Order: sequence, then structure tokens, then C-alpha cells
Amino acid sequence: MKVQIISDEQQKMARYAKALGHPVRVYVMQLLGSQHCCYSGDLSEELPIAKSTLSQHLKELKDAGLLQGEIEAPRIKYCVNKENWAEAQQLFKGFFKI
Amino acid sequence: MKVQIISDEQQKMARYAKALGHPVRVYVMQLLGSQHCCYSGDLSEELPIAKSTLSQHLKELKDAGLLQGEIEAPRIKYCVNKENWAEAQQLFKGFFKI
DNA sequence: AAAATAGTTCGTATTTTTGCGAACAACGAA
DNA sequence: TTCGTTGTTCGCAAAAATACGAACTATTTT
Repeated sequence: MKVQIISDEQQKMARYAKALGHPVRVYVMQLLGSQHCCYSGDLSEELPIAKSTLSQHLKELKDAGLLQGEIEAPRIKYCVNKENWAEAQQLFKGFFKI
Repeated sequence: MKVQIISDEQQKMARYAKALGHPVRVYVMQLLGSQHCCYSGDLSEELPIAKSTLSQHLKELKDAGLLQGEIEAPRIKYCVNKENWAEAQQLFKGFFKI
């Protein structure tokens, strides 16, 4: 068995791709692309899923590094993590040779 | 519950992203980006996974529409599905440049 | 016809993902 | 302090993803 055939970049690509591998998460990121920040409640009103489910999707995006949450009591403001977003952008750009 | 909040495009995006949500599949698609076609055996030699597992990954990529297989007995030649690849390209391009 | 080659499919096991409602935590407002 | 608002976490269940080896299919070679 060979060592590290798969590069770090490919690992990262896969990680970001996986995070975007659900319609709800694509929706959220796309919304944030247009308005930069939002609240869970805003999304909850739009999307036909339980808020606990939405919370999990947001957590996934956060764990993947695409989002970051900021407390703005009593709500939480979700914003794009610009640094990682730019990284993902670059990775996909390279991948698709855009 | 509201109807169809999530667009077809977003569904497609998620579908492609999901297919790319594993390092092995990223590796395969990237390889094919550089050489257009390959055989399962070529990959099997490189990658530290069972050939049955590889076969499943290839099937996933095929099911997502990113690959297509062509019989070239006794092997199978895997090539990029250009049409769908272009679609994915466009979707991601739009997604990231917002 | 028998053996080798290339891959897929089957059966199985483990882990991860998805989803929900109920319970909980944190804070601001009454 | 009690209540309402906002969102997370918990407990659970069902489904899907990941991975392997063994068995199988199809073709080519010997």
C-alpha cells in the first residue's frame, strides 16, 4: 500500500465538496453569497425542515469552515468565513480549470 | 411547509458536490481532468483501497453523471462525461463568483 | 476447453448522515 | 423574577455511505 497518494488539496476539496453535498447547505451558502450574513431564524422560516435539523446543517458548514457564527443576543448571526471561502473558491477553480 | 424553496440548480449543485465529497473521487476526477480517460486497473494500482471499493466509487461518479464507462474488453475505459462536467463547471462557477 | 484478466455484484459490517421532537441554555423584556 | 425568544444539544431512529473479501460475469489468451 502506497503512501499518501491523495494530496492535501484533494482532501480539502473533498471536505468542502462534502459540506456542499446537501441542497439545504447549498441554499444557505448561496443565500450568504448574496447577503453576507443571516440568522438561523430567517432560514428556518424559508426551509421546510425542523430547526434542529437546520441547526445541524449550519453546524456542518461551520465544521467545514465555510461559516462562522457570531453571537448577537438573543440570536446568532451566521456569516461566510471569508478566508476559507476563498480557499474553497481557489480549489474548485483549479479543479474545474475555470 | 412551503413549496420548492430549493431550486433545481441547487439540487444539481448538491448532487455534484456530493459526488465529489470523497478524496478518492476527487482524485479520480482530477486524474481524468489531465488525461481524459483511464482504466479501473490503473487506479487500483495507485490507490490503497480494494478494487470492489474503487468500483463503487466509480459507480457513484457514473451515477452522478460525471463519468461514463466504455467497454474495451476485457477492460472498461472510464472517461469524463463532458456534457455533465460542463454543467457542473458552470454551476460551481456561478456558485463561487457571486 | 481451460486459464487468466478485468471488473462488477453480493453479502456483510461499521460508520456517518439525515431528520425529528423534546429538553435545555442564554439572553432580553415585562 | 418570570416569561418569551432564539437557537443548540440530546436521544433516538432510519437511511445512506464506506469498505472489505468472496463469488460471479464476460472476454481474451493459451
